[in-house]
Amino acid sequence: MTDMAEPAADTPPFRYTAGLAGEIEQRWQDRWEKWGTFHAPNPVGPLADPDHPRAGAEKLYVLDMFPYPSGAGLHVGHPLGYIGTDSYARYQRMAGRNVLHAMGFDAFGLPAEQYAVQTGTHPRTTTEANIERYRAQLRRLGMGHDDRRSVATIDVDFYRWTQWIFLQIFNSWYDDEARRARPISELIAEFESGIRAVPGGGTWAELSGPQRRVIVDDHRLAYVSEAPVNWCPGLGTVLANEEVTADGRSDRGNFPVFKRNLKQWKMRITAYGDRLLEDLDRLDWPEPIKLMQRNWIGRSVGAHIDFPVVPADVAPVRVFTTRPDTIFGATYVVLAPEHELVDQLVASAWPDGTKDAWTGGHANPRVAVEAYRKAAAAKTDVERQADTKEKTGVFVGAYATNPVTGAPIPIFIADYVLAGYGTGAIMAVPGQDERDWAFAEVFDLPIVRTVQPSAGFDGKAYTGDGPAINSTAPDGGLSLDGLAVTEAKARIIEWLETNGYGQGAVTFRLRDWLFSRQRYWGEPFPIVYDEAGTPIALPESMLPVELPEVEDFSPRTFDPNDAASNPETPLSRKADWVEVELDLGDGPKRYTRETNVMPQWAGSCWYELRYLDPTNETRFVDPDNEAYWMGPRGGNDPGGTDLYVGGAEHAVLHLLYARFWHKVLYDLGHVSSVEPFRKLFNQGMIQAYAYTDERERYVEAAEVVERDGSWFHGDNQVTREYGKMGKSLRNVVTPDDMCAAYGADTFRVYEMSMGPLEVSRPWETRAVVGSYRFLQRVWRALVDENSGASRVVESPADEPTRRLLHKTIDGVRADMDGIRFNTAIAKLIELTNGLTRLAGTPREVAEPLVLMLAPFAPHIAEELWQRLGHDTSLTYASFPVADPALLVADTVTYPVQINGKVRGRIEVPADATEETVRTAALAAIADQLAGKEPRKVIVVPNRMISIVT
RNA sequence: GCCCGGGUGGUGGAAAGGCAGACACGGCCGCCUUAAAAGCGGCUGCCGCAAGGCAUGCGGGUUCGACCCCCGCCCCGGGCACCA
Repeated sequence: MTDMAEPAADTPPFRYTAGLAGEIEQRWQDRWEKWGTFHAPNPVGPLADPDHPRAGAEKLYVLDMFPYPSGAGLHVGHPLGYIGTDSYARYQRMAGRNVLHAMGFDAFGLPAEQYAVQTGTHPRTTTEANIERYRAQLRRLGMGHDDRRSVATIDVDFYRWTQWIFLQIFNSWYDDEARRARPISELIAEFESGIRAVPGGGTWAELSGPQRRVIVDDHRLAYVSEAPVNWCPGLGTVLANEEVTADGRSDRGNFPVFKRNLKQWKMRITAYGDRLLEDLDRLDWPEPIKLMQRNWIGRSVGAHIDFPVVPADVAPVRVFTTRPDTIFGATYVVLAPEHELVDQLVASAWPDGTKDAWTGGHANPRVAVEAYRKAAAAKTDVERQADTKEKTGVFVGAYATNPVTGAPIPIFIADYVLAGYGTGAIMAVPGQDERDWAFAEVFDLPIVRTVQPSAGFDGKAYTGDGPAINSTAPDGGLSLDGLAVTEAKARIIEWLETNGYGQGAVTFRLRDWLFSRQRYWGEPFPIVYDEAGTPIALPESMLPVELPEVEDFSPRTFDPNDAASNPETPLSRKADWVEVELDLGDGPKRYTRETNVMPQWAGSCWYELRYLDPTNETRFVDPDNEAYWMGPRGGNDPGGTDLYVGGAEHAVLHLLYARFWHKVLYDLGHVSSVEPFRKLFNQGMIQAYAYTDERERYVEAAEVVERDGSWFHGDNQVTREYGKMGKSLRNVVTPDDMCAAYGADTFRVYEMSMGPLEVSRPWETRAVVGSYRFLQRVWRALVDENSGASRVVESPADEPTRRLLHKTIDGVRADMDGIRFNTAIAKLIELTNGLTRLAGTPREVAEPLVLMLAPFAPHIAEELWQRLGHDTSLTYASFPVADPALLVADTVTYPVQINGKVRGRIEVPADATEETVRTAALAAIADQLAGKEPRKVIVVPNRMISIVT
């Protein structure tokens, strides 16, 4: 980087250079810190401050998605959103709001742990060092954060409340009638009093303690269950789905991953499916993100239908379908290979009528089912998905009865039916379902159309609407024929309910949330097990459960192909921690601690609440502080942060988990807001070019030059690719580089002026100089570069300059409110460019310009503000307001179009009548009409004149 | 395959249905300088000497007027993917 702005010896002594910028920036960052400039007053508690200039003002909570402090530090892409929120927050402070803007760290997580395993350095050491580095980098950028509110999820004072919230969730259940979570004690009270029927019948008093415990645990919102998870023996841990690659191996280490049933903690997020879906309508979020959440939740309306099976001692097969109207066309039933009824249903010999294709070539159904299950289990998820077109399955040798036709229909198992969705069983209707059609063709099963297809569906399933056909029961008691799909659905559900064959039902694609990890660097669970293995919640008084020190941070690893191995968590080896004697109210007893830790998402589920009251030792957040900063504003407003800015990569997981926790806290009365994030904004990504040489090695991107449309590294031509910034791609540019070369203000202005905040764009270092020149022009407009004297004059501005100023103020305000920072900066540049030809800059322009610049370039603005004679920070100075009288011009210039092309223009007084404008326009283009009479003349007031010939 | 979001100069991007290309980078010319850099000023969509013509992915349509609205394609980016 040889073109960095090194001031030459003959640079004017008072020019705004990177060196001067650095001095100014350091000075103001120190002052802001000393003065506590960005401290936002709370209504109550230690952060209350009645004397603050914004105490009692209208509040605004501006939030960033907090970062994971990685060892690599920040590159220029990371702060884009942070600069955006900081600019917005600074603007809103000047516009009179009490703005809360803070930054924390999502600091538990795998990279620090893996580094610890490799080097023996404690994850806390690494993580804290990284946090310090991030803090220094953010400070260097001039972030106006309230540093008293900075939290990290690894702080014991933070995670004790993460554990506390876990206990709230563990100790509650979802009341489907009330549609909200309630304390588990209320459930027990209802069972005791008989208000609520005890599952399985009988009375509560008749049940033993362990029996009661099973029923209660079945209701908890946090529960332990045996569930299929991604088990990676090579790493010794279970993995989240997103940590598994497309070919079924671990993202880190490339080890095989197996689906295993393991005892894990889960959270009953599915109970909130409906509310998570409905409340999206109350949020000011980008539609694509809402859509992704809707798809993820995947609500399907249909029916549960019970198909009696021929071995009458076996329970009926319950299926879920969205098309109960097509039941007359259900010619077979399919269960997921893992379905629990399969073992009971499977026959010992092939019954009469078994077609060859159904047996898979096996001698009897037991062998066939066994073989098919084995084959299905050996397939990775990806393999299962890869051959979605080739349908496989096997007949179990048993039949079900179609409840409406009374006909026996064969029961199959097939991997196109998923165990985890609906009931894990379907009624197959090949006439109206493409997958069932494909399966029916392979297995030679009957196809009955029950909806009249429109043209073009010969040889294909028809999934559209139309009148029902072939849908009359043999006894004539039920007929759907002629009904449209919607009516047919209603009619059949009524029939099913009347006759005891099923009922209307809603199913979600959303699954309960796997909440435990076999890792060290996470929040310990506040849970112990008694000698019976029952999980017991620790009382609040025993929080926090501190993460113990261990010698070995790594989970036990195994032969990568040893699918039968079992996880051994790092904490489980800490015997003197695991084994514990506690008095939980019934005398001292021995217990065993939970040795899993929480997933990295836990802390990010509620951190925005802790910013509100970071030092509170008695509550996770004081209700008055929460209500002030996040409470609903009436109407349909769900409350939450006023603005949440972050990347779209968190569209589903983080945002859904956080909404879920928040709703539980709301139900239990701990917060007044229904949603955590009222308005969401996805900033774009800063991407970069990377270059590879002929051997496909990356070369230093900064050294590549373009010649005649090709790129060269030295004399070698290289290939350009476009994507992320990364160390291995040798294309990283850091904010530190930019601050050294131009100063933080230039960097901030550049990032905000590159384009709309929500759009991804390529980084281009050589373009940064444009923002630098802009700030230099602003500086030069107010300060003489040679003498350092002020160039501000007290005489009034000339009329055009004054009008330009007020037009700028008006436009900039609108742009700031609309988060259109790029066009706001363009307007400020135009105003500045309009000042350069003046002999001196009038104060009436200089002051508003400096104030409008302050959100983007706060340091230079503070410095100039001080030079303008002010002795306090401009943080709480009023943002300029345009004079409406100066926004209307005296005259208007109209373009005159003939047949859609501009052929002339006229200038008329702003208050001219339409008739005057018309006459003037016709006069102006009379020669071009060549005497022809225009057919039509359209005058658009203040816009243009359109003439049609 | 399905569902979103996009395609505007050499580049990033501006344009309540109303003068397409604001602002910036780059490029060209000039000033300053012994010189270079920095800085400053001018020009810069394409074709054309010019008059003028052509231009917002492609093809239609609505409109006095379309980057913007409608229909059909093409391409790029993202999400989901046997969810019954």
